[in-house]
Amino acid sequence: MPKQKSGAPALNPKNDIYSIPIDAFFKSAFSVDCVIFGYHEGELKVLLIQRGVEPYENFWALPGDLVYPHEDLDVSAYRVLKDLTSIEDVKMQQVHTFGQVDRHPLGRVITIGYMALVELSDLNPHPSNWAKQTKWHSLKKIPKLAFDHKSILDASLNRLKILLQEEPIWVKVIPEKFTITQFQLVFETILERKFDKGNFRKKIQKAKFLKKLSEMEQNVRHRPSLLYKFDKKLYDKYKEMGFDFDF
Amino acid sequence: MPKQKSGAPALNPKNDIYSIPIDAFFKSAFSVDCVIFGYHEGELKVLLIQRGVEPYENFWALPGDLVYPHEDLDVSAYRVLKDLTSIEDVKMQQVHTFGQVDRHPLGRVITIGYMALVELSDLNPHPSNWAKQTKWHSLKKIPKLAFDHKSILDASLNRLKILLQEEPIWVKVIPEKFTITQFQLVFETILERKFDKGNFRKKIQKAKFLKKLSEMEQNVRHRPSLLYKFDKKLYDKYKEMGFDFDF
DNA sequence: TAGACTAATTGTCCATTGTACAAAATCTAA
DNA sequence: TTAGATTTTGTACAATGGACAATTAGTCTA
Repeated sequence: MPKQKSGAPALNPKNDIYSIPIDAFFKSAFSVDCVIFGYHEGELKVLLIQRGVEPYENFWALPGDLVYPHEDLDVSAYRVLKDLTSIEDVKMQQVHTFGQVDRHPLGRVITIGYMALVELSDLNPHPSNWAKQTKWHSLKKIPKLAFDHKSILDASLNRLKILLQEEPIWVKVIPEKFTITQFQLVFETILERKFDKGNFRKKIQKAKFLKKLSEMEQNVRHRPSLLYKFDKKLYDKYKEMGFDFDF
Repeated sequence: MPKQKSGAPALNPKNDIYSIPIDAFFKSAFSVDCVIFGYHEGELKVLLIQRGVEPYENFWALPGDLVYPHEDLDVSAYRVLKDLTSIEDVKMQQVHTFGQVDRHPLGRVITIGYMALVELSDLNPHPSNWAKQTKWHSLKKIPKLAFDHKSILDASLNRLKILLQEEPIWVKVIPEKFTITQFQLVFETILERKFDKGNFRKKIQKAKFLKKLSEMEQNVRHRPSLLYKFDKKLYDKYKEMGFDFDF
Protein backbone atom coordinates (compact mmCIF):
# COMPACT_ATOMS: atom_id res chain seq x y z
CA MET A 1 0.00 0.00 0.00
CA PRO A 2 1.48 3.37 -0.95
CA LYS A 3 2.32 5.63 1.93
CA GLN A 4 0.45 8.55 0.54
CA LYS A 5 -1.60 11.03 2.45
CA SER A 6 -5.31 11.14 2.26
CA GLY A 7 -7.34 13.34 0.07
CA ALA A 8 -9.90 13.02 2.81
CA PRO A 9 -10.43 15.88 5.19
CA ALA A 10 -9.94 15.76 8.92
CA LEU A 11 -12.97 15.79 11.16
CA ASN A 12 -11.63 18.83 12.90
CA PRO A 13 -11.50 21.69 10.45
CA LYS A 14 -8.47 23.12 12.20
CA ASN A 15 -6.50 19.99 11.49
CA ASP A 16 -4.08 20.05 8.66
CA ILE A 17 -5.97 18.50 5.82
CA TYR A 18 -3.15 16.07 5.23
CA SER A 19 -3.06 14.92 8.82
CA ILE A 20 -4.75 11.58 8.34
CA PRO A 21 -2.58 8.90 6.84
CA ILE A 22 -4.32 7.17 4.04
CA ASP A 23 -3.69 3.84 5.67
CA ALA A 24 -6.31 4.72 8.24
CA PHE A 25 -8.95 4.50 5.54
CA PHE A 26 -7.83 1.19 4.14
CA LYS A 27 -9.10 -0.87 7.01
CA SER A 28 -12.57 -1.66 5.77
CA ALA A 29 -14.06 -4.55 3.92
CA PHE A 30 -17.08 -5.08 1.78
CA SER A 31 -19.32 -7.95 1.10
CA VAL A 32 -21.98 -8.92 -1.36
CA ASP A 33 -25.30 -10.42 -0.37
CA CYS A 34 -27.42 -12.29 -2.87
CA VAL A 35 -31.17 -12.26 -2.82
CA ILE A 36 -32.25 -15.14 -5.02
CA PHE A 37 -35.98 -15.17 -5.53
CA GLY A 38 -37.28 -18.54 -6.57
CA TYR A 39 -40.61 -18.75 -8.32
CA HIS A 40 -42.50 -21.96 -8.86
CA GLU A 41 -46.14 -22.44 -9.77
CA GLY A 42 -47.61 -19.46 -8.00
CA GLU A 43 -45.21 -19.36 -5.10
CA LEU A 44 -42.36 -16.99 -4.45
CA LYS A 45 -39.51 -18.01 -2.19
CA VAL A 46 -36.08 -16.77 -1.32
CA LEU A 47 -32.92 -18.81 -0.98
CA LEU A 48 -31.36 -18.62 2.46
CA ILE A 49 -28.43 -20.35 4.03
CA GLN A 50 -27.80 -21.29 7.59
CA ARG A 51 -24.51 -19.82 8.66
CA GLY A 52 -21.84 -22.16 9.93
CA VAL A 53 -19.47 -19.48 11.15
CA GLU A 54 -19.45 -16.57 13.49
CA PRO A 55 -20.79 -13.98 13.58
CA TYR A 56 -24.44 -14.97 13.58
CA GLU A 57 -23.52 -18.65 13.53
CA ASN A 58 -26.59 -20.82 12.97
CA PHE A 59 -28.72 -17.88 11.91
CA TRP A 60 -30.46 -17.93 8.58
CA ALA A 61 -28.99 -15.41 6.22
CA LEU A 62 -28.73 -14.34 2.63
CA PRO A 63 -25.87 -16.04 0.82
CA GLY A 64 -23.15 -13.46 1.14
CA ASP A 65 -19.51 -13.06 1.94
CA LEU A 66 -16.57 -10.73 1.82
CA VAL A 67 -15.31 -9.55 -1.53
CA TYR A 68 -11.72 -10.42 -2.36
CA PRO A 69 -9.37 -7.47 -2.62
CA HIS A 70 -8.83 -8.05 -6.32
CA GLU A 71 -12.30 -9.05 -7.31
CA ASP A 72 -14.87 -6.94 -9.11
CA LEU A 73 -18.15 -6.60 -7.30
CA ASP A 74 -20.28 -8.28 -9.92
CA VAL A 75 -17.86 -11.15 -10.23
CA SER A 76 -17.81 -11.52 -6.50
CA ALA A 77 -21.54 -11.90 -6.28
CA TYR A 78 -21.42 -14.89 -8.61
CA ARG A 79 -18.46 -16.43 -6.85
CA VAL A 80 -19.97 -16.05 -3.41
CA LEU A 81 -23.30 -17.46 -4.47
CA LYS A 82 -21.61 -20.48 -5.96
CA ASP A 83 -19.32 -20.95 -2.99
CA LEU A 84 -22.15 -21.13 -0.54
CA THR A 85 -25.05 -22.65 -2.44
CA SER A 86 -23.37 -24.37 -5.40
CA ILE A 87 -25.58 -22.59 -7.88
CA GLU A 88 -24.21 -20.91 -10.96
CA ASP A 89 -25.17 -18.95 -14.01
CA VAL A 90 -27.67 -16.70 -12.30
CA LYS A 91 -27.76 -13.17 -13.59
CA MET A 92 -27.95 -10.79 -10.70
CA GLN A 93 -28.43 -7.06 -10.52
CA GLN A 94 -27.20 -4.63 -7.95
CA VAL A 95 -29.93 -3.29 -5.72
CA HIS A 96 -28.56 -1.11 -2.98
CA THR A 97 -25.58 -0.70 -0.70
CA PHE A 98 -25.98 -0.94 3.05
CA GLY A 99 -23.42 0.83 5.13
CA GLN A 100 -24.46 1.35 8.73
CA VAL A 101 -21.31 1.59 10.81
CA ASP A 102 -22.36 -1.11 13.25
CA ARG A 103 -23.94 -3.54 10.85
CA HIS A 104 -21.08 -6.03 11.13
CA PRO A 105 -19.55 -7.02 14.47
CA LEU A 106 -16.08 -7.75 13.08
CA GLY A 107 -15.35 -4.30 11.78
CA ARG A 108 -16.42 -1.89 9.15
CA VAL A 109 -18.07 -3.89 6.44
CA ILE A 110 -20.49 -2.42 3.98
CA THR A 111 -22.45 -4.73 1.80
CA ILE A 112 -23.77 -4.52 -1.70
CA GLY A 113 -27.07 -6.26 -2.26
CA TYR A 114 -27.68 -8.18 -5.46
CA MET A 115 -30.85 -9.86 -6.61
CA ALA A 116 -32.16 -12.27 -9.22
CA LEU A 117 -35.34 -14.09 -10.09
CA VAL A 118 -35.14 -17.75 -11.05
CA GLU A 119 -37.35 -20.77 -11.56
CA LEU A 120 -36.94 -22.64 -8.36
CA SER A 121 -37.00 -26.06 -9.94
CA ASP A 122 -34.17 -25.16 -12.32
CA LEU A 123 -31.70 -24.98 -9.49
CA ASN A 124 -30.43 -27.48 -7.06
CA PRO A 125 -28.78 -25.55 -4.29
CA HIS A 126 -26.81 -27.40 -1.68
CA PRO A 127 -24.62 -25.96 1.00
CA SER A 128 -20.88 -25.78 0.63
CA ASN A 129 -18.02 -23.95 2.25
CA TRP A 130 -19.25 -22.54 5.54
CA ALA A 131 -22.93 -22.77 4.74
CA LYS A 132 -24.60 -25.43 6.89
CA GLN A 133 -27.85 -25.60 5.00
CA THR A 134 -29.58 -24.02 2.09
CA LYS A 135 -33.32 -23.68 1.99
CA TRP A 136 -35.98 -21.96 -0.03
CA HIS A 137 -38.04 -19.94 2.42
CA SER A 138 -41.52 -18.74 1.64
CA LEU A 139 -41.66 -14.98 1.76
CA LYS A 140 -44.63 -15.25 4.07
CA LYS A 141 -42.58 -16.69 6.90
CA ILE A 142 -39.05 -15.47 7.01
CA PRO A 143 -37.10 -16.32 10.15
CA LYS A 144 -35.01 -13.79 12.01
CA LEU A 145 -32.09 -13.09 9.73
CA ALA A 146 -28.44 -12.35 10.40
CA PHE A 147 -27.03 -8.83 10.17
CA ASP A 148 -29.34 -6.37 8.41
CA HIS A 149 -30.38 -8.98 5.90
CA LYS A 150 -34.04 -8.33 6.47
CA SER A 151 -33.59 -4.81 5.13
CA ILE A 152 -31.72 -6.12 2.14
CA LEU A 153 -34.45 -8.61 1.47
CA ASP A 154 -37.15 -5.95 1.70
CA ALA A 155 -35.34 -3.58 -0.61
CA SER A 156 -34.79 -6.38 -3.10
CA LEU A 157 -38.41 -7.39 -3.08
CA ASN A 158 -39.40 -3.85 -3.88
CA ARG A 159 -36.94 -3.78 -6.70
CA LEU A 160 -38.19 -7.11 -7.98
CA LYS A 161 -41.71 -5.77 -8.31
CA ILE A 162 -40.55 -2.76 -10.30
CA LEU A 163 -38.17 -4.74 -12.45
CA LEU A 164 -40.77 -7.32 -13.33
CA GLN A 165 -42.68 -4.65 -15.22
CA GLU A 166 -39.70 -3.05 -16.86
CA GLU A 167 -37.46 -5.89 -17.88
CA PRO A 168 -38.11 -9.41 -19.09
CA ILE A 169 -36.75 -11.03 -15.95
CA TRP A 170 -39.83 -13.27 -16.13
CA VAL A 171 -38.21 -15.27 -18.95
CA LYS A 172 -36.35 -17.17 -16.27
CA VAL A 173 -39.51 -18.40 -14.60
CA ILE A 174 -41.67 -19.45 -17.52
CA PRO A 175 -41.11 -22.45 -19.76
CA GLU A 176 -39.84 -21.78 -23.24
CA LYS A 177 -43.37 -22.41 -24.47
CA PHE A 178 -45.92 -21.06 -22.06
CA THR A 179 -49.60 -20.26 -21.77
CA ILE A 180 -50.92 -16.83 -21.01
CA THR A 181 -52.34 -18.18 -17.79
CA GLN A 182 -48.90 -19.28 -16.66
CA PHE A 183 -47.59 -15.88 -17.54
CA GLN A 184 -50.37 -14.17 -15.64
CA LEU A 185 -49.73 -16.26 -12.56
CA VAL A 186 -46.16 -15.03 -12.40
CA PHE A 187 -47.33 -11.44 -12.30
CA GLU A 188 -50.11 -12.14 -9.84
CA THR A 189 -47.78 -13.95 -7.49
CA ILE A 190 -44.98 -11.44 -7.47
CA LEU A 191 -47.07 -8.29 -7.57
CA GLU A 192 -49.57 -9.77 -5.09
CA ARG A 193 -52.55 -8.69 -7.16
CA LYS A 194 -55.20 -10.42 -9.23
CA PHE A 195 -55.83 -9.54 -12.86
CA ASP A 196 -58.82 -10.01 -15.07
CA LYS A 197 -58.11 -12.86 -17.46
CA GLY A 198 -59.52 -11.19 -20.53
CA ASN A 199 -57.86 -7.87 -19.95
CA PHE A 200 -54.54 -9.42 -19.10
CA ARG A 201 -54.71 -11.39 -22.31
CA LYS A 202 -55.33 -8.25 -24.35
CA LYS A 203 -52.38 -6.53 -22.74
CA ILE A 204 -50.11 -9.45 -23.52
CA GLN A 205 -51.22 -9.58 -27.10
CA LYS A 206 -50.21 -5.99 -27.60
CA ALA A 207 -46.68 -7.02 -26.65
CA LYS A 208 -45.64 -8.18 -30.06
CA PHE A 209 -42.56 -9.95 -28.77
CA LEU A 210 -44.72 -12.66 -27.22
CA LYS A 211 -45.44 -14.78 -30.25
CA LYS A 212 -48.38 -17.10 -30.53
CA LEU A 213 -47.38 -20.61 -31.63
CA SER A 214 -49.59 -23.12 -33.36
CA GLU A 215 -49.05 -25.65 -30.63
CA MET A 216 -51.45 -26.47 -27.85
CA GLU A 217 -51.16 -27.37 -24.23
CA GLN A 218 -51.28 -31.13 -23.60
CA ASN A 219 -52.85 -33.26 -20.90
CA VAL A 220 -55.12 -30.74 -19.31
CA ARG A 221 -58.66 -31.60 -18.31
CA HIS A 222 -60.16 -28.60 -20.02
CA ARG A 223 -59.88 -26.61 -23.20
CA PRO A 224 -56.17 -26.47 -23.98
CA SER A 225 -54.44 -23.16 -24.32
CA LEU A 226 -52.34 -21.99 -27.19
CA LEU A 227 -48.66 -21.74 -26.39
CA TYR A 228 -46.59 -18.58 -26.64
CA LYS A 229 -42.91 -17.93 -27.00
CA PHE A 230 -40.68 -15.02 -26.09
CA ASP A 231 -38.86 -13.44 -29.02
CA LYS A 232 -35.75 -11.76 -27.65
CA LYS A 233 -34.88 -9.94 -30.85
CA LEU A 234 -38.29 -8.42 -31.20
CA TYR A 235 -38.20 -7.52 -27.54
CA ASP A 236 -35.00 -5.57 -27.95
CA LYS A 237 -36.65 -3.45 -30.62
CA TYR A 238 -39.60 -2.62 -28.43
CA LYS A 239 -37.42 -2.01 -25.43
CA GLU A 240 -35.62 0.75 -27.28
CA MET A 241 -38.95 2.45 -27.70
CA GLY A 242 -39.43 2.35 -23.97
CA PHE A 243 -41.70 -0.60 -23.46
CA ASP A 244 -43.16 -1.17 -20.02
CA PHE A 245 -45.95 -3.47 -18.90
CA ASP A 246 -47.09 -0.89 -16.41
CA PHE A 247 -49.70 -2.88 -14.49
CA MET B 1 -7.48 -9.90 14.42
CA PRO B 2 -5.56 -12.85 12.99
CA LYS B 3 -2.15 -12.34 11.56
CA GLN B 4 -1.87 -11.43 7.95
CA LYS B 5 -0.30 -13.69 5.35
CA SER B 6 1.67 -12.16 2.58
CA GLY B 7 0.23 -11.62 -0.83
CA ALA B 8 -3.26 -11.29 -2.06
CA PRO B 9 -5.77 -14.03 -1.44
CA ALA B 10 -6.05 -16.45 -4.30
CA LEU B 11 -9.19 -16.70 -6.32
CA ASN B 12 -8.62 -20.43 -6.59
CA PRO B 13 -12.00 -21.96 -5.90
CA LYS B 14 -10.42 -24.64 -3.75
CA ASN B 15 -9.43 -22.01 -1.27
CA ASP B 16 -12.14 -21.40 1.20
CA ILE B 17 -12.45 -18.36 3.26
CA TYR B 18 -10.71 -19.95 6.21
CA SER B 19 -7.44 -20.12 4.36
CA ILE B 20 -7.33 -16.36 4.02
CA PRO B 21 -6.66 -14.35 7.12
CA ILE B 22 -9.46 -11.95 7.71
CA ASP B 23 -7.01 -9.07 7.85
CA ALA B 24 -6.50 -9.48 4.16
CA PHE B 25 -10.04 -8.37 3.61
CA PHE B 26 -9.84 -5.31 5.78
CA LYS B 27 -7.56 -3.39 3.49
CA SER B 28 -10.12 -1.64 1.39
CA ALA B 29 -11.70 1.73 1.52
CA PHE B 30 -14.85 3.25 0.20
CA SER B 31 -15.82 6.65 -0.91
CA VAL B 32 -18.95 8.56 -1.72
CA ASP B 33 -19.39 10.67 -4.81
CA CYS B 34 -22.07 13.32 -5.01
CA VAL B 35 -23.86 14.19 -8.20
CA ILE B 36 -25.54 17.52 -7.56
CA PHE B 37 -27.77 18.52 -10.44
CA GLY B 38 -28.47 22.22 -10.50
CA TYR B 39 -31.48 23.47 -12.38
CA HIS B 40 -32.08 27.09 -13.27
CA GLU B 41 -34.48 28.56 -15.81
CA GLY B 42 -34.42 25.80 -18.36
CA GLU B 43 -30.85 24.71 -17.86
CA LEU B 44 -29.49 21.66 -16.11
CA LYS B 45 -25.97 21.62 -14.77
CA VAL B 46 -23.89 19.50 -12.49
CA LEU B 47 -21.58 20.65 -9.75
CA LEU B 48 -17.98 19.62 -10.26
CA ILE B 49 -14.81 20.37 -8.40
CA GLN B 50 -11.30 20.64 -9.61
CA ARG B 51 -9.14 18.28 -7.60
CA GLY B 52 -6.21 19.73 -5.71
CA VAL B 53 -4.66 16.42 -4.72
CA GLU B 54 -3.42 13.28 -6.35
CA PRO B 55 -4.61 11.11 -7.87
CA TYR B 56 -6.12 12.97 -10.79
CA GLU B 57 -4.85 16.28 -9.50
CA ASN B 58 -6.31 19.18 -11.48
CA PHE B 59 -8.92 17.00 -13.10
CA TRP B 60 -12.54 17.91 -12.82
CA ALA B 61 -14.43 15.45 -10.68
CA LEU B 62 -17.58 14.85 -8.73
CA PRO B 63 -17.31 16.05 -5.15
CA GLY B 64 -16.35 12.87 -3.38
CA ASP B 65 -13.98 11.49 -0.85
CA LEU B 66 -13.20 8.56 1.36
CA VAL B 67 -15.67 7.59 4.05
CA TYR B 68 -14.40 7.67 7.60
CA PRO B 69 -14.14 4.32 9.31
CA HIS B 70 -16.87 5.21 11.78
CA GLU B 71 -19.16 7.15 9.55
CA ASP B 72 -22.45 6.01 8.05
CA LEU B 73 -22.61 6.23 4.29
CA ASP B 74 -25.45 8.71 4.13
CA VAL B 75 -23.84 10.93 6.71
CA SER B 76 -20.60 10.75 4.85
CA ALA B 77 -22.16 11.98 1.64
CA TYR B 78 -23.35 15.15 3.38
CA ARG B 79 -20.08 15.68 5.14
CA VAL B 80 -17.99 15.23 2.01
CA LEU B 81 -20.17 17.53 -0.02
CA LYS B 82 -19.90 20.22 2.58
CA ASP B 83 -16.18 19.74 3.04
CA LEU B 84 -15.44 20.25 -0.61
CA THR B 85 -18.08 22.65 -1.84
CA SER B 86 -19.34 24.32 1.34
CA ILE B 87 -22.92 23.48 0.53
CA GLU B 88 -25.24 21.94 3.08
CA ASP B 89 -28.75 20.69 3.61
CA VAL B 90 -29.06 18.92 0.30
CA LYS B 91 -31.05 15.72 0.42
CA MET B 92 -29.28 13.08 -1.58
CA GLN B 93 -30.25 9.59 -2.56
CA GLN B 94 -28.07 6.61 -3.20
CA VAL B 95 -27.85 5.67 -6.85
CA HIS B 96 -25.41 2.85 -7.45
CA THR B 97 -22.14 1.44 -6.21
CA PHE B 98 -19.13 1.24 -8.48
CA GLY B 99 -16.56 -1.36 -7.67
CA GLN B 100 -14.17 -2.09 -10.53
CA VAL B 101 -10.94 -3.34 -9.03
CA ASP B 102 -8.75 -0.84 -10.82
CA ARG B 103 -10.96 2.19 -10.55
CA HIS B 104 -8.73 3.87 -7.98
CA PRO B 105 -4.95 3.99 -8.34
CA LEU B 106 -4.21 4.05 -4.62
CA GLY B 107 -5.78 0.75 -3.75
CA ARG B 108 -9.10 -0.96 -3.59
CA VAL B 109 -11.70 1.72 -3.25
CA ILE B 110 -15.30 1.23 -4.17
CA THR B 111 -17.53 4.22 -4.33
CA ILE B 112 -21.17 4.82 -3.63
CA GLY B 113 -22.83 7.36 -5.86
CA TYR B 114 -25.36 9.79 -4.43
CA MET B 115 -27.46 12.34 -6.26
CA ALA B 116 -29.72 15.32 -5.68
CA LEU B 117 -31.55 17.95 -7.66
CA VAL B 118 -31.39 21.55 -6.50
CA GLU B 119 -32.15 25.05 -7.66
CA LEU B 120 -28.80 26.30 -8.75
CA SER B 121 -29.35 29.83 -7.50
CA ASP B 122 -30.20 28.60 -4.00
CA LEU B 123 -26.67 27.45 -3.44
CA ASN B 124 -23.41 29.22 -3.28
CA PRO B 125 -20.73 26.60 -3.62
CA HIS B 126 -17.14 27.54 -3.09
CA PRO B 127 -14.16 25.28 -2.84
CA SER B 128 -12.71 24.27 0.46
CA ASN B 129 -10.36 21.64 1.75
CA TRP B 130 -8.52 20.09 -1.18
CA ALA B 131 -10.95 21.30 -3.82
CA LYS B 132 -9.31 23.95 -5.99
CA GLN B 133 -12.44 25.15 -7.71
CA THR B 134 -16.11 24.44 -7.84
CA LYS B 135 -18.10 25.02 -10.97
CA TRP B 136 -21.50 24.28 -12.39
CA HIS B 137 -20.94 22.50 -15.68
CA SER B 138 -23.56 22.30 -18.35
CA LEU B 139 -24.44 18.70 -19.06
CA LYS B 140 -23.86 19.35 -22.72
CA LYS B 141 -20.14 19.86 -22.28
CA ILE B 142 -18.63 17.83 -19.53
CA PRO B 143 -14.85 17.76 -19.43
CA LYS B 144 -12.89 14.56 -18.99
CA LEU B 145 -13.54 13.49 -15.44
CA ALA B 146 -11.40 11.81 -12.82
CA PHE B 147 -11.75 8.12 -12.01
CA ASP B 148 -14.95 6.56 -13.36
CA HIS B 149 -16.93 9.65 -12.57
CA LYS B 150 -18.39 9.82 -16.04
CA SER B 151 -20.15 6.52 -15.43
CA ILE B 152 -21.43 7.74 -12.10
CA LEU B 153 -22.74 10.88 -13.71
CA ASP B 154 -24.48 8.95 -16.46
CA ALA B 155 -26.13 6.55 -14.04
CA SER B 156 -27.27 9.45 -11.90
CA LEU B 157 -28.77 11.30 -14.82
CA ASN B 158 -30.79 8.24 -15.71
CA ARG B 159 -31.97 7.97 -12.16
CA LEU B 160 -32.85 11.65 -12.10
CA LYS B 161 -35.17 11.26 -15.06
CA ILE B 162 -36.99 8.39 -13.46
CA LEU B 163 -37.18 10.00 -10.06
CA LEU B 164 -38.55 13.22 -11.45
CA GLN B 165 -41.70 11.40 -12.42
CA GLU B 166 -42.04 9.36 -9.28
CA GLU B 167 -41.14 11.70 -6.48
CA PRO B 168 -41.61 15.41 -5.94
CA ILE B 169 -37.93 16.21 -6.20
CA TRP B 170 -39.02 19.12 -8.38
CA VAL B 171 -40.12 21.05 -5.30
CA LYS B 172 -36.50 22.05 -4.86
CA VAL B 173 -36.32 23.74 -8.24
CA ILE B 174 -39.56 25.69 -8.40
CA PRO B 175 -40.44 28.76 -6.35
CA GLU B 176 -42.95 28.33 -3.57
CA LYS B 177 -45.51 29.96 -5.84
CA PHE B 178 -45.03 28.94 -9.42
CA THR B 179 -46.74 29.00 -12.78
CA ILE B 180 -47.58 25.93 -14.75
CA THR B 181 -45.22 27.11 -17.44
CA GLN B 182 -42.36 27.17 -14.98
CA PHE B 183 -43.30 23.71 -13.88
CA GLN B 184 -43.45 22.47 -17.43
CA LEU B 185 -40.04 23.89 -18.23
CA VAL B 186 -38.49 21.82 -15.45
CA PHE B 187 -39.84 18.65 -16.98
CA GLU B 188 -38.94 19.62 -20.51
CA THR B 189 -35.41 20.47 -19.53
CA ILE B 190 -34.66 17.39 -17.51
CA LEU B 191 -36.51 14.89 -19.64
CA GLU B 192 -35.27 16.55 -22.83
CA ARG B 193 -38.71 16.52 -24.42
CA LYS B 194 -41.29 19.12 -25.35
CA PHE B 195 -44.86 18.96 -24.11
CA ASP B 196 -48.05 20.44 -25.44
CA LYS B 197 -48.98 23.36 -23.21
CA GLY B 198 -52.67 22.58 -23.02
CA ASN B 199 -52.21 18.92 -22.37
CA PHE B 200 -49.52 19.45 -19.80
CA ARG B 201 -51.82 21.84 -18.01
CA LYS B 202 -54.59 19.27 -17.88
CA LYS B 203 -52.25 16.68 -16.46
CA ILE B 204 -51.11 19.04 -13.77
CA GLN B 205 -54.62 19.94 -12.82
CA LYS B 206 -55.43 16.32 -12.17
CA ALA B 207 -52.68 16.31 -9.58
CA LYS B 208 -54.77 17.66 -6.75
CA PHE B 209 -51.78 18.42 -4.59
CA LEU B 210 -50.85 21.31 -6.86
CA LYS B 211 -53.24 23.96 -5.62
CA LYS B 212 -54.31 26.93 -7.64
CA LEU B 213 -53.91 30.21 -5.76
CA SER B 214 -55.84 33.39 -6.39
CA GLU B 215 -52.66 35.30 -6.99
CA MET B 216 -51.26 36.26 -10.34
CA GLU B 217 -47.85 36.55 -11.80
CA GLN B 218 -46.47 40.13 -11.72
CA ASN B 219 -44.43 42.19 -14.12
CA VAL B 220 -44.77 40.12 -17.20
CA ARG B 221 -45.39 41.69 -20.58
CA HIS B 222 -48.26 39.39 -21.41
CA ARG B 223 -51.29 37.83 -19.85
CA PRO B 224 -50.21 36.88 -16.33
CA SER B 225 -50.48 33.31 -15.14
CA LEU B 226 -52.21 32.09 -12.06
CA LEU B 227 -49.84 30.86 -9.40
CA TYR B 228 -49.83 27.37 -7.96
CA LYS B 229 -48.52 25.91 -4.74
CA PHE B 230 -47.38 22.45 -3.73
CA ASP B 231 -49.36 20.91 -0.88
CA LYS B 232 -47.13 18.37 0.82
CA LYS B 233 -49.88 16.87 2.97
CA LEU B 234 -52.17 16.27 0.05
CA TYR B 235 -49.26 14.87 -1.87
CA ASP B 236 -48.55 12.27 0.76
CA LYS B 237 -52.12 11.03 0.46
CA TYR B 238 -51.89 10.64 -3.29
CA LYS B 239 -48.46 9.11 -3.07
CA GLU B 240 -49.84 6.27 -0.97
CA MET B 241 -52.21 5.51 -3.79
CA GLY B 242 -49.25 5.18 -6.09
CA PHE B 243 -49.18 8.48 -7.88
CA ASP B 244 -46.85 8.89 -10.82
CA PHE B 245 -46.68 11.61 -13.46
CA ASP B 246 -45.77 9.07 -16.07
CA PHE B 247 -44.88 11.31 -18.98
C1' DT C 1 -72.50 -40.49 -26.82
C1' DA C 2 -74.61 -36.62 -24.30
C1' DG C 3 -74.32 -33.55 -20.93
C1' DA C 4 -71.46 -31.58 -17.08
C1' DC C 5 -67.32 -29.30 -16.14
C1' DT C 6 -63.37 -26.36 -16.63
C1' DA C 7 -60.79 -23.03 -18.35
C1' DA C 8 -59.45 -20.57 -22.83
C1' DT C 9 -60.79 -17.15 -25.80
C1' DT C 10 -63.44 -13.47 -27.70
C1' DG C 11 -66.40 -9.64 -27.45
C1' DT C 12 -68.92 -5.52 -25.64
C1' DC C 13 -69.71 -1.45 -23.12
C1' DC C 14 -68.27 2.68 -21.10
C1' DA C 15 -65.43 5.74 -18.63
C1' DT C 16 -60.88 7.63 -18.76
C1' DT C 17 -56.83 9.22 -20.92
C1' DG C 18 -53.71 10.94 -24.57
C1' DT C 19 -52.91 13.88 -28.33
C1' DA C 20 -53.26 17.29 -31.82
C1' DC C 21 -54.95 21.43 -32.63
C1' DA C 22 -57.72 25.59 -32.38
C1' DA C 23 -60.05 29.41 -30.08
C1' DA C 24 -60.68 32.74 -26.61
C1' DA C 25 -59.03 35.55 -22.85
C1' DT C 26 -55.98 38.88 -20.59
C1' DC C 27 -52.35 41.35 -19.83
C1' DT C 28 -48.42 44.91 -21.70
C1' DA C 29 -46.48 48.04 -24.80
C1' DA C 30 -46.66 51.39 -28.25
C1' DT D 1 -56.74 51.20 -29.93
C1' DT D 2 -54.28 47.71 -31.60
C1' DA D 3 -50.50 44.42 -31.98
C1' DG D 4 -47.96 41.08 -29.46
C1' DA D 5 -47.32 37.53 -26.33
C1' DT D 6 -48.73 33.99 -23.57
C1' DT D 7 -52.26 31.94 -20.62
C1' DT D 8 -56.27 29.35 -20.46
C1' DT D 9 -60.09 26.76 -22.20
C1' DG D 10 -62.21 23.81 -25.49
C1' DT D 11 -63.01 20.24 -29.00
C1' DA D 12 -62.65 16.04 -31.48
C1' DC D 13 -61.02 11.60 -31.97
C1' DA D 14 -58.24 7.69 -31.09
C1' DA D 15 -56.32 4.63 -27.68
C1' DT D 16 -56.54 2.47 -23.27
C1' DG D 17 -58.37 0.25 -19.09
C1' DG D 18 -61.49 -2.27 -16.48
C1' DA D 19 -65.83 -4.82 -15.50
C1' DC D 20 -68.21 -8.43 -17.13
C1' DA D 21 -70.64 -11.62 -20.26
C1' DA D 22 -70.72 -14.98 -24.05
C1' DT D 23 -68.71 -18.41 -26.70
C1' DT D 24 -65.52 -22.18 -27.58
C1' DA D 25 -63.03 -26.48 -27.09
C1' DG D 26 -61.26 -29.62 -24.76
C1' DT D 27 -61.86 -33.63 -20.77
C1' DC D 28 -64.63 -36.33 -17.66
C1' DT D 29 -68.51 -39.08 -16.26
C1' DA D 30 -72.73 -41.37 -16.39
